[in-house]
Amino acid sequence: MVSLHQLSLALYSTSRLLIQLLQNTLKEFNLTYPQYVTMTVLWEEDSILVKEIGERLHLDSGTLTPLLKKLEAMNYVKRQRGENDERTVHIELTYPGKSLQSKVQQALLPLEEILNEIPGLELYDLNHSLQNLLESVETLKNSKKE
Amino acid sequence: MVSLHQLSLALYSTSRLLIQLLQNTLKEFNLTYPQYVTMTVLWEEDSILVKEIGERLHLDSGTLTPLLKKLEAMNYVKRQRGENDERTVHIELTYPGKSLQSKVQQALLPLEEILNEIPGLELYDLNHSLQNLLESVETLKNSKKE
DNA sequence: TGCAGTTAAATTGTATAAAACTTAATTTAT
DNA sequence: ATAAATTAAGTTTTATACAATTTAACTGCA
Repeated sequence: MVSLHQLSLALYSTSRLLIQLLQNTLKEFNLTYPQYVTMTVLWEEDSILVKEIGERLHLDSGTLTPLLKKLEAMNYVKRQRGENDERTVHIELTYPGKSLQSKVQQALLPLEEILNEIPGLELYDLNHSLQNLLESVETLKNSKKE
Repeated sequence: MVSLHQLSLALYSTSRLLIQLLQNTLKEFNLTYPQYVTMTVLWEEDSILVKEIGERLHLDSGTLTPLLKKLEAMNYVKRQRGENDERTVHIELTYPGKSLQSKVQQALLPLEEILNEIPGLELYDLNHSLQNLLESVETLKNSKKE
């Protein structure tokens, strides 16, 4: 029997510790974890709206706005208000922002390998379970809104 | 194949969303999630040190000190400096702090049930994998310290 | 058409949490 | 007995999360 409390604490702790581990590496580039994941979204698809980044990461604009301004200050992204729709802000990678990708990936490689060698850990299943739970929680949250 | 990036994002997102869901309920009691887990530790074992709470939750004193002061201000806990060892602070539940337990558990029950009914989600396995990953990450972190 | 109400997107302000650093007390080794 | 190392908690600074606000765009209806 697994309680909500046990599960949430396991998620919370594991998430935080893994992120701390990643941040050890990321700090070479002056990136926090949320900043890094934001960059990964842009590396996958450049020039998207704040809202779209938020959807993919489940972060709201109140978190993203200051984060993106920070990335802009570091000259990794450019923020540009939409021409047709003045409410929106398009985020584009700068050249330094683009070339950061391979450097960061390179730096994370050792960790990547260690992770894959954890005995008895079925990463694929774990990832799958997390996605399943994530979707369920999302659905729950949305249903409560109405 | 699961990348470090995928896994960490799944953990980060799921953790955050589940906690948001919990906080919907917890806010009735004016508790944030970290405050709530701290209380759960005390409900399991009353009168322990800040350091011990930190070990169980993987939180450091920088997070716990202000949090515990908040709980003290709400009259849920009492903080008392150790007599033998002046460096330590013992945390004890107050009567309101103790009686909060059943109320909070009651309020979380509906969520608890919903969670257990998510189809295809093997909570037991998920929890087990998370514990395994958590331990590995912990070991890794400690090995890097030296 | 045009305007009132509604929805959408981002921002700002405030509170909370986390990381890095500091201070103080205790322990250990010599 | 004392200096060095360790341990515990607290402080400071930065980042993130959340709520409330602002501005823009859309919708429907007179």
